[in-house]
Amino acid sequence: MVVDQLGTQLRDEEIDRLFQAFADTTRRDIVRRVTVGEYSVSGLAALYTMSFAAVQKHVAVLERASLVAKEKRGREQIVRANHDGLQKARRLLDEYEIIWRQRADRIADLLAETAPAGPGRTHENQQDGNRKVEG
Amino acid sequence: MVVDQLGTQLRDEEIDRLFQAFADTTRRDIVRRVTVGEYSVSGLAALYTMSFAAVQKHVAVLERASLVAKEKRGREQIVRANHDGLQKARRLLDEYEIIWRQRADRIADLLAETAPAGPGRTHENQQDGNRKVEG
DNA sequence: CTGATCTACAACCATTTGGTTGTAGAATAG
DNA sequence: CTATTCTACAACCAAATGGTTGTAGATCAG
Repeated sequence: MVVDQLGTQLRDEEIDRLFQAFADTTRRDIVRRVTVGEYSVSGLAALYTMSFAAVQKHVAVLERASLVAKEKRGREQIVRANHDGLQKARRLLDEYEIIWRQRADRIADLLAETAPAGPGRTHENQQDGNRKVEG
Repeated sequence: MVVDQLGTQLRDEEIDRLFQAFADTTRRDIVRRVTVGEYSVSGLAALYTMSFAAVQKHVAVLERASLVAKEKRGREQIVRANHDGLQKARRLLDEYEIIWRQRADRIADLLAETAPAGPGRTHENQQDGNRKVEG
């Protein structure tokens, strides 16, 4: 997205990882579990029909997305929720919501104008001349 | 996922698709674009370095996730934002936020108690005997 | 010490994803 | 009518995902 100069790059990948992590029912369930209670990796694995290694991988995905952190305790690894990731995702969706509302306001403004001879269509085509693209 | 009985099934897949759709920078950019302005598929494709077909696929992913809808106009296909999907995603993350806050409250309550001889650790292990999983 | 448990990680496999090119149909422009 | 534009879709490919089994190192129980 627009990678205008710098800085967005890493953040984009970070956001990709965040939403990717949420895009799996098992992982969402794990996040919910470890938010409420305390679970070791094997404690989590016992909850699902899949193998221990599979759950281990899911936890790893959540960890890379900063949604979860592991803490060693004896021979166990305790998985705990990391609220930062969740907040980031929420804030991002909130931004989209804000953009949406701004757009609604703009349209309301247009409709509220004294009908300046123009056609009814919103008429905001592309041809925006934005610098760059990249995703 | 555990698919306890019924009902959650479709919703889970729907949510999977939602977050999956957001887990790509180009797609997030498309959502932002079509929220603000009006774009045909080729109008969008012109913004990115990838091929037309690639952008077409991204739009299709967003469409399956109910984040976007296409409307035929002459030989063009106008892509417009569908706010419902965005709202669903937001509401879901809000639920997680609520769970998190409830947990924080619970812990605050525990700390506020008159120190009932228990150890300092929160001590909420699994062994919860929770009925099923999905909620 | 011995055995059981918890974890990490490698290797493998099937499917999905994100991209490409190419072909073909519909609508518009001249 | 012909040429161009916009779209749809198939076929293909490399890489990532989500799962498996197997092996091996740490830690705890007896």
